[in-house]
Amino acid sequence: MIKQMPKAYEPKNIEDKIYKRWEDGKAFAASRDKNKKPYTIVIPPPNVTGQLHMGHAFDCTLQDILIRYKRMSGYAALWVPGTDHAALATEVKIVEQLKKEGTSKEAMGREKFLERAWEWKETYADRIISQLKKMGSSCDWDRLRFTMDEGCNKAVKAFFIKLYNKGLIYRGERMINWCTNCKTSLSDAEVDHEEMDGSFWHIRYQIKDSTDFIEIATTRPETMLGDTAVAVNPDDPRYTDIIGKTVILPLVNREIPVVADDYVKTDFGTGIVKITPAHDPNDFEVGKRHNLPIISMMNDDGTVSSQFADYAGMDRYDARKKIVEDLKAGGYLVKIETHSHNVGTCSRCKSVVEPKISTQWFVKMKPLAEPAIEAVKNGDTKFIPSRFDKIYFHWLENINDWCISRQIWWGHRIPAFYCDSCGDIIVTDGDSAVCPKCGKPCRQDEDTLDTWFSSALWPFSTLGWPDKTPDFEYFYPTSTLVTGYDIIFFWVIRMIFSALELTGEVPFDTVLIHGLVRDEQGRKMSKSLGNGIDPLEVVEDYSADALRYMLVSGNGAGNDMRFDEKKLVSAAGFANKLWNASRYLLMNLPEGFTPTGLPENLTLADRWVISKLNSVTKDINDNLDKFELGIAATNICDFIWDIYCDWYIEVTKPRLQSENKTDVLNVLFYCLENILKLLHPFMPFITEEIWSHLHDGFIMLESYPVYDECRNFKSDEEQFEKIIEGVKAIRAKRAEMNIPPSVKANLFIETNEGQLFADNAETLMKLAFASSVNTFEKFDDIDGKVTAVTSDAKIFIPIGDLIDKEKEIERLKKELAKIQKDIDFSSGKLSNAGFIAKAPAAQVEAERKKLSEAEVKMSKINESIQSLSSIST
RNA sequence: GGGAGUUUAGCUCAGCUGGGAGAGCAUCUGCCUUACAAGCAGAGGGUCACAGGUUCGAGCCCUGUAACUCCCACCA
Repeated sequence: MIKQMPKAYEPKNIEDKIYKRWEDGKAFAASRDKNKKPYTIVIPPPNVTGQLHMGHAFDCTLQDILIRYKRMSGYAALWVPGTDHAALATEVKIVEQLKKEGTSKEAMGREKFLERAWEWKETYADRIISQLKKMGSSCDWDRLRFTMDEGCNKAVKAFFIKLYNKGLIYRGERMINWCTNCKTSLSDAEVDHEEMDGSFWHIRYQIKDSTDFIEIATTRPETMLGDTAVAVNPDDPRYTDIIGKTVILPLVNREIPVVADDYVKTDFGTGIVKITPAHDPNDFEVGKRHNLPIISMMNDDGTVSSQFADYAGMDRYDARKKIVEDLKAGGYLVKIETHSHNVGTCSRCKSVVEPKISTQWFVKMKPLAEPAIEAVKNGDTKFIPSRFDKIYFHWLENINDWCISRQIWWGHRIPAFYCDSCGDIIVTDGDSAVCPKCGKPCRQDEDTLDTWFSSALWPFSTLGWPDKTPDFEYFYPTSTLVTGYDIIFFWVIRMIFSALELTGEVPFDTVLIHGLVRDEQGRKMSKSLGNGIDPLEVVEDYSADALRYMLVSGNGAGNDMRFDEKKLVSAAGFANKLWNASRYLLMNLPEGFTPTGLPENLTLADRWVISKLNSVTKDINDNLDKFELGIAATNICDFIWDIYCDWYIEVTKPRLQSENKTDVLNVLFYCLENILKLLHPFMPFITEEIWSHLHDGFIMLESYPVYDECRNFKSDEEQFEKIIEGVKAIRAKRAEMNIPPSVKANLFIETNEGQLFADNAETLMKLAFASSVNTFEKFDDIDGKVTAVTSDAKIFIPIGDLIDKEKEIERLKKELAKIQKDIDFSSGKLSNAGFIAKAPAAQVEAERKKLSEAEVKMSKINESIQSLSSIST
């Protein structure tokens, strides 16, 4: 039943109401329909560390556009929602909160801490979900998941056990990144490198049984406590004589050897390097090659270990100061240079990361990386845009083993148990284990897994894996993954290799990469800058539709975009335009109007708009299929605004005044229905709301329009465009002369298309402010008239005294010059033998047509100039 | 040290496989033409960073240069 629309659109009330209708109507539910093809997206699960930011809004807008498009296009479209426990990130937040409350996780104990963490999770997950809903996300909420829910836990254990049994997960003592603040190990990907201003301390070590000294340079003097050698390059002539000698480490008086190793660069520093195998990855390697002892000088919290009495318990930076002072006092400090260098920092708490030897769990990456590289090389998974291939390959080709154990509590506990009697390791999915050798109960590993260990499984753990559930069978592999380029390393790569290992298939065929949303000055939005813009506030101020439209329009895949308030204003303006255009049609519908589809008898303008709609429908589908969402959004906006509103509605106004207006109402109705459907994925709320005034049922479950050859009226399009050209020419003339629309004029049109112009006289009268339309094959009485020329017509407008003859001639001459340029260009091209010979025939033909049209136009203008000149004033 | 991206109208950015440079905002002019003044009509404004090259034809492809941005990397 058709219902009239209120004058103003109020998104604030309507959006929530619409969303509730969708939910109540189960409109987002995906069903496993054998007659449909599945289309699946799993959401990049937002961290439960806080609320959604503009980046999430961007991400979920793109996903929602795709899923709505596919759903309307007849796919069984499933969008799986969920959230991520974000192990360390969340734990850091909770620890901060506890600190404010004057307590700590240690004081609380593991169990209580985890209770607290779950409370936190509930709060933030709920908040995130309601934010996703505000954005209009059409997720299947019955399939809502969490990375630490029962199913994901099961998948994590299955993954761990499988890789362990294959020897791809191992426990070992290795050099890892250690955060002294979070007191946990970190993977390489969790370490940020920052350029920092530091110093280069030059220190003398005395050669044993000699008065000679050698000079080393270091950026971390405190680590000298753990030195077990110094190294020089074997080919460095300066130092060949000291290789094999012993030097005495100042302050600790340890005797350490001078070793020769290629690792040492001769042209950097002093050419002599202190070797601290326990605190530097390179030194660790050197140590291994030369069988050096490993002496750790630091505790887990970054304080100096107890064996160094003078510094024991001091923070590493305090110890640095004291050691430098002591070196100076002892005459060992040669000089201090300023030196800026890269320092690793914890991506969560920003404190400086220390390389450290530690026993941790690792995933052996090489065997997993190879198939993952292959899968992208052979096109099983495609990145859009494809330039991200390189980042992907580079990272996988240079990958180190992945440290997966974390010394934190919030996360999946490592499913490994130790027998304290015989030292056996038992890996099992059970909650406890008994040693198979000695029968004693075992102790579970205290550590938890890296958060990415569980998110790596997200595309299939959310569909039921490791069980072969019906959902897994039907919806897996998923179709498109939408994510920012900033998490390719963390996440996308890990999903691909773990999917290949566990399911034997790639987890998705396409990865649509988007950029960051920056602030209006182009800066990254961040907490510390305080320049973040809350998407919910934008929704409140403008509407979710406007925000979505702003985010998607005018942005190419993979590029960063700038948040722009002005773009929001115009997006909201577009919504308003659509609202009014729709309301206008409804206002004109007679009581009890029932749409009957396109009528038998179509006018030229009808066929023009139908054909235009048909071709824009094709463009939009094509662009959506190519993931050119921004271009598709522009396509539909341009059609609605320029074609439908500015031309077609205006053209039909006179017909709406007439008695027999059923046909035109049906055409307008048809266009509106299609417009709403085409726009729906981009602006779901307003289109659904308008639809509710036209029909029962949801537009979101209607079929997406597709191109139909039967609605392609190319020649009618061209005919009508001749009228448009005429209207534009007349308007331009009148505007130049400042003639208000209220002053109507008789038109005298000299043309070979007399019938066409006569038939469309109504349009000319309405849009070109004509009082009458008169057509002639030849028109001579041009005295006191201004001329508007198109490629098919010479239009004379009598404007009496308003027209200045000399000025008009000048104007025509200007126009002539323009056309002359066109003619020169075209004829130049056509007289180019190369062009004729090598350009496609259609191109040449088009050029010929252009030239002849321009020539006709020129002769018409010339005639006008002559006639005008001959008139005596 | 390696790699990537960007450079187009005053501003923010589109421009898909090479065929006469586009949008929004801003500016100027005129209009309250009975959906919308958050609107309509018209206008101005660009050696597409620079230099070469390929081509009948280059914003687009190739080479180089410059500026800005980002990512990766264990020079102590």
